[in-house]
Amino acid sequence: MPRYLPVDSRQSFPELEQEILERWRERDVFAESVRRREGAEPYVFYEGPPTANGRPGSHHVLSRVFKDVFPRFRTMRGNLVHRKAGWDCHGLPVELEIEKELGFRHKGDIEEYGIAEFNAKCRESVLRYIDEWNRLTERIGFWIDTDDAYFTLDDDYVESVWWTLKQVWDKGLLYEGHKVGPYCPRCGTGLSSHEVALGYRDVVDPSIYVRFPLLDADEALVVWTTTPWTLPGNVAVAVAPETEYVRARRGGETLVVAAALRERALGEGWEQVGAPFKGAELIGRRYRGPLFRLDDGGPRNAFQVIAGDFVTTDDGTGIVHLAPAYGEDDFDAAAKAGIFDPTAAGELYNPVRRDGTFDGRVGGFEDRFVKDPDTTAALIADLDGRGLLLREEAYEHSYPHCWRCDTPLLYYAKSSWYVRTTAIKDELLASNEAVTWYPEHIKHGRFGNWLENNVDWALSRERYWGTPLPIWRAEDGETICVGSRAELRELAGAVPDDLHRPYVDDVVIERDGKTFRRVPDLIDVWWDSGSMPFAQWHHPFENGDRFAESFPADYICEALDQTRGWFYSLLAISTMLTGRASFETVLCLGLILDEDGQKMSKSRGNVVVPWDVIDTHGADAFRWYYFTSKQPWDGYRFSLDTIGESVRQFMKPLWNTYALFVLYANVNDVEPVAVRELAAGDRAADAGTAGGPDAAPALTDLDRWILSRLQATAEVATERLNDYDTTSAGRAIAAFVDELSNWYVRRSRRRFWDGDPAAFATLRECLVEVSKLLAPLTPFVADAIYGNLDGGEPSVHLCDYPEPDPALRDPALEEQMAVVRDAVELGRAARAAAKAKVRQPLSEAVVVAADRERDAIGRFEALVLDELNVKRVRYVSQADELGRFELKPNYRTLGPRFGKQMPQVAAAVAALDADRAAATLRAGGELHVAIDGRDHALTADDVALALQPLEGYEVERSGTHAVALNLELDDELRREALAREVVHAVQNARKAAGFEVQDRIALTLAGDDALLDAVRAHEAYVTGETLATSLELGGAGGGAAAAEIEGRALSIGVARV
RNA sequence: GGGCGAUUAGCUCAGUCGGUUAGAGCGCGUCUCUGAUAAGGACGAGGUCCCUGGUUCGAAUCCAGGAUCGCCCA
Repeated sequence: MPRYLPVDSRQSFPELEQEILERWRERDVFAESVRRREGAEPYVFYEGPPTANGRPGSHHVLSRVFKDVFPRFRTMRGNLVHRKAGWDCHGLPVELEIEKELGFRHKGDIEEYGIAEFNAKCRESVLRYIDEWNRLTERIGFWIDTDDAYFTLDDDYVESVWWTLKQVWDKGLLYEGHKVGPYCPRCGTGLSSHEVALGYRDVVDPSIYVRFPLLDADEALVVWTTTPWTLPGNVAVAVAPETEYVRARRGGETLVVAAALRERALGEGWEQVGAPFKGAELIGRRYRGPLFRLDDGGPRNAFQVIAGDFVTTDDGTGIVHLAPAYGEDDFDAAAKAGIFDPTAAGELYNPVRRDGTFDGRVGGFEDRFVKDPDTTAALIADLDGRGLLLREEAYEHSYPHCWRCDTPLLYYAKSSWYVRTTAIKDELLASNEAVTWYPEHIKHGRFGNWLENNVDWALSRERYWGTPLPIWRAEDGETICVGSRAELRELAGAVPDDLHRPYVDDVVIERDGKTFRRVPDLIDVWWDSGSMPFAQWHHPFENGDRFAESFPADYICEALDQTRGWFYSLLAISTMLTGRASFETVLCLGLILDEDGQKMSKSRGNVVVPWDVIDTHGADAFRWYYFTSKQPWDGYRFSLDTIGESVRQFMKPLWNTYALFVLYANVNDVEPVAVRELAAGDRAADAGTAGGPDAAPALTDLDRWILSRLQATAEVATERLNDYDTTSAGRAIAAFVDELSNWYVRRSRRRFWDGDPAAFATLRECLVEVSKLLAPLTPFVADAIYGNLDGGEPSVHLCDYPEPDPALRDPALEEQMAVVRDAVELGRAARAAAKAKVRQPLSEAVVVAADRERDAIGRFEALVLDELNVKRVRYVSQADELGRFELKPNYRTLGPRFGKQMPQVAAAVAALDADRAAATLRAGGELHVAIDGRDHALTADDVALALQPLEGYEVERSGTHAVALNLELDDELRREALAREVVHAVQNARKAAGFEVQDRIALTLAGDDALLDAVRAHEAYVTGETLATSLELGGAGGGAAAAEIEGRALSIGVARV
């Protein structure tokens, strides 16, 4: 039985992940990881509930893996992290989906169909894809408790939401207002500003300049609008009182516009007449209205010029058409000017129905949808026919559309319920101050600005499927807000089994001889999800302790588009209820784009389906890509191929390193030894208290080096993950894996062949610790490696995150190894430049190095000799024979010291004798330069020595050191090279014969005499390298492989023994 | 129109406190190593650090203006 489960170096990661998932299920690892932290300091995560009535996409994978990684990390760091799942079940999208299925076109269809039946269908549909969501959640390793999820449609949840509203009501922050707001005529409901934010699109609308003829003179005001449909609702125009206006004449016509806009608004050919005058002079003048044929004669008391502080000369004409039913400014200004009474019913002139069509008053336009392009064109033609149209242009601007049904929104006056968030603006800002944002700029940028410009939260929705607004109203207008089922029972005597419409609509409250009926509106779904800190626990009706220990959240994470959505609703609600934010740290993720930087969308057909990624590359690769490819808030551009790179670049080398360990540990049957025992043994040996023939195998400097690097990596990873930075943490781990694979293992291969216990202990330690470091990031591969190499716990996810061990840390050694690697690279570069193959041994490498560097190379001389395949290293401190030094000032140290004198310092340094200066510095002396008559001392840190190679030498240099190779060959070196070539050829033959790496062979060689001579001279080497137990020269028989080495023929016979 | 962010090699991204020779990976070309590797290594080609000004001894980095892109708001 092998000690470790054999590892396939071509392992399919998706298959591996399935095995690991199975293991997690069997061993109940997620639950166990939480259970083991019972009683520990909680780390609180809130799940922002997704809606399960659509399939999950790659962007959901993004947020879900970032929601996963930090709770995993904190669990390994010792925290108790409960992870309660949640589902957003209400809202317009759900209704729209059902409307589409039933083929409905208008809201009215729903009432005809029956609200109960309609809502029943909504209820069925909201969890339509929950199985796929749960499957994906598990498959990507997102550990969240889906068995204990909250659902916003549950009556308990609804009751808590009612409670939150009642708190707001009690504070006097809930009110009914008659306001102009964004309104979707198709859905028949208003939208909150954060919903509006979701639907801006660039569109081309007509932009028209219209004459408003004045009654008291033969001149006309010019008004600009991009919404011709609002003109029938015109009641007044506004001007800026302090702005200058002018009259302009062309032909027999006189027009009035703002002076600054005359040319832009009117174009060529208009001559100014008379002096400019203030807008105030226009106020009170009357113009001829209405602009269209209105069967009721149009609004009364209308068609005059009033003042508007919102009027600017940025665009248009400086004269603004006012339709109070369709514009907030219009509404306020006209009301203030006394044109209508906003509190009196029926005073507001509004000839547009709630479904967005003109009513019978607008002659010739009845029943036409106001934003229909044909209607617009007809309206313009109508104006033109009556001589009112001055100019028409196309105007491209960003216009809001309904975020679900894509209907252009109207700004439309109606009554709805608001939360007076403007009254608590300062509290909102203070709450935000206490939140840590990633990226930081959101805090005072996008989100902070949004809070600064806060408007009251439009809360009510005239819809069917959602949390009912718990407000009952009597005929005389008195209202009651209900905050619980108990309260409702007390007031109404009964509570329906289902708190949704239509059942709750039937609940009638009789009090003080009055009958109260429920205001039929729903509340904004964002209020639902923003109430989750309370409602997920049915607070305050039960679970008091669960709520207490999980408020506020330490961490939440959603995409950037939630700044106005969930981030705001969470902050606003909890600030109103508790005076503080319900989350302390928030990570905002960017958008996902396709390879070409286009937004992924079904209509474009460029969506990367998460299952494709997972089936092709695996969940770890997907996660790794998201975590490390860039800062997550910058957004991602990706495709299947992009994620494949994660596998090739990181997962494969890691896996190969692991596979190598297992292969040779099994071949040599190496017993696992804790590396710390060896390190302790070393230290005892250094102190002279241990030793002797039974002493534990000693760690080499190379072992100590990689162990030190491991500690450094653990330190960085912990520090970066503490700071919610997977990018740097992951890159640090990747850099370590690269050092492990491409330096430590490569340099230690022979020790693995030979079964050196110290090497195995070191590599095993590195792999096991790396698996722990990686566990939160790539939980599958991490557990696979841990399980096979250690398995002390049922899963790596039950381990503690590695603590760096200062006893294993040796920064000086790390520095020395950096020098050594640098020197080796220089040597290799020199070889490449000389076209001297690595298999050709050379007699000597000449190294130019300062003392510190020479010590480093000396410590690892055997390594350097082997890596460069040279017989010896010779050091020269003078560069004379390889090149000459050049002296450069170190601006970083000298700049702050000399400031403006820097150019003089640079010149003075350049003028020094470089070789002598180099010698002086090496001897510990100082250099002196005179600047402006004063003497200044420069130390070794103040200048950089650069080596300029002389021509004709094969020298590679880097900063102060350089490596040159002696390329002279003698017969012995040539023979050795041939022996190496033979070994190389035999290895290929072994491989071709399909032998296992540990198979012993009988080797037969025949062919060119020079080759056989070389083999004879290096027989032990050749047989050792090729695991040959016997060697026969000259008699190669049938079945032998033929090879050619430097033009010489060799026939190779290999046979397993 | 306003706010926020971005712009560095063909592509994807680093670039610390402003420091003079701007890096990595992928891709491309040449070579090479292999007793783990469809891997690895070396070398090379490839840069107007978006533009223009300014501050500074010194700017990819700081400031101002502009351009383009994205998101948000109006």
